[in-house]
Amino acid sequence: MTTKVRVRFAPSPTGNLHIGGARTALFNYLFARHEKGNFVLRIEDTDRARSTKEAVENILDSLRWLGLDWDEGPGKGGDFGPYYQMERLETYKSYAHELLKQGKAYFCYCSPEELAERKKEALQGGYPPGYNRKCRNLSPEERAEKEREGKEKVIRFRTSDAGTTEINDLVRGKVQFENILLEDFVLIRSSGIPTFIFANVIDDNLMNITHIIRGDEHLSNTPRQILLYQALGFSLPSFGHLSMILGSDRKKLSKRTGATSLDWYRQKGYLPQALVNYLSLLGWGTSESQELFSSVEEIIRKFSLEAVSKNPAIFDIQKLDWMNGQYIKRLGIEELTRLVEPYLKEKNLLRGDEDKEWLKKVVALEQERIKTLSQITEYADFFFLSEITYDEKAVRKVLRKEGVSRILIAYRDKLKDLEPFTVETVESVARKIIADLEIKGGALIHPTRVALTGRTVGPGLFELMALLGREVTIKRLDKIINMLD
RNA sequence: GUCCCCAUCGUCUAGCUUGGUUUAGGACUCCAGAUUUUCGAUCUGGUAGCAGGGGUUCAAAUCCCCUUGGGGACACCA
Repeated sequence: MTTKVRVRFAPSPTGNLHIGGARTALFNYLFARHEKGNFVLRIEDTDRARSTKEAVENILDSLRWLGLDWDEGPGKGGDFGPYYQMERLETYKSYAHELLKQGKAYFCYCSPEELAERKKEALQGGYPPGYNRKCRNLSPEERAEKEREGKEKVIRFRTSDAGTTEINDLVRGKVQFENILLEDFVLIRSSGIPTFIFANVIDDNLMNITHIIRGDEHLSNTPRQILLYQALGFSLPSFGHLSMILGSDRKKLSKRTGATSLDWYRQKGYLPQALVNYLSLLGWGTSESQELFSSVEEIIRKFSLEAVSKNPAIFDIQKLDWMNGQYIKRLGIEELTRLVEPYLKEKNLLRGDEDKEWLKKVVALEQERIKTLSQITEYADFFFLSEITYDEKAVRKVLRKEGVSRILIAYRDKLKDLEPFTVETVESVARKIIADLEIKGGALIHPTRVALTGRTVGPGLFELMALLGREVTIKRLDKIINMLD
């Protein structure tokens, strides 16, 4: 019998959830669900200077939006809580004192200023900048002296000079580190709050985490943590380090090279399903290079850590756009309409008393055109505005041409008493005029579109006219006809 | 500077584990054509890649080494 898989996502609430964090969370989630295990959420809020309540809320909210529901953690509870590290301080302390007692850790009285100074000198002198173990072998007298002076102290781990530490990484394979390169790192700060490297190990052990799936930036922390597992007598979990997501400049994703915050994508109107689909393909793929999945369930079914690739991936928003467009097309018109409404309201395009059926038809006309939900406001604004704006170039090239006025007048006159006013009837009237005047279809269609929408691009003219209705259609045609006189 | 990781079209990737079945496959983007009343969508086609150099082997994108390039880590941040 095998033990149940337990994985965790352990964000530090120092900012909103970003793309990289979301990808890490997603892979943990996919792995947990695939293995029928548990997905734990733990908040690592030990950085008191930068952690905020807002960031916690943002992270929880973003994960929910993506549909990455956790089995244990904030808002959920669980048998291994608390799930905020600041509520677990006593636990860390007792383990630290245990290490102290066993001589595997020691008090260090060096001040941050001294340390910084020494590091500067080291760098200038060209030798390793790590901690020089000054307090490692303080005599009881020396220690008593420092204590009397009331010096602040941290607890440091006593690293070994000998041997190598080997990681058998789930995605990278064997990785080795020389122990001598590891400095005596801090376990407990002078404030009594543990550092990430320590709290992380304690919690993962206490929470029975079986697989640690995290970003590549933690690979070099792993040997230190393995040493801790050994010192504490904990059994080792499996590690899997995911390659990073880079910006188009091949550097760590930053605001300069693209949006990093999940909020941005949410506001733009990317669908969570599309984002999940896209993110899952950043560093993972099926042997068929499948692009689109029918559901998260399908991704879960096909997901495996063995298929996770080692090389970093560059975030390509163009592909995301395409994918989001695909997901928008899959949506039922009822749901798309519901999703798009907030965007229209925000731009004051929608008052709220519009006919629901009419609105759905408007949305349907734009469904295959929009790549993000927010684009509805740029593409369909003329349906809602009482005064539309005209694209200058369109007016110049399409409207201000010989004979346009005559054609528009002819069309308007036929439309005035047309009954009923439908896609079919407005088109057949148009076709008749085109035949009578012996002109090309475009000669009527293009100027009419500019007159009605202010633009040269948009949905099919007759569909759009039927939705605009006779009154608005005639009004807008009149306006242009008068202008052309 | 030290340590670690990575390396197939511009991008995401399949192929690499178990060398020959590969004229290196798919997708996004881009270009062309078809369709259409425009844009889009759709369909068809196209451009474009094994970083370089050494080995090993009858045979290397696939195995080994070096170089180069990129990334990450070296905090009382995570």
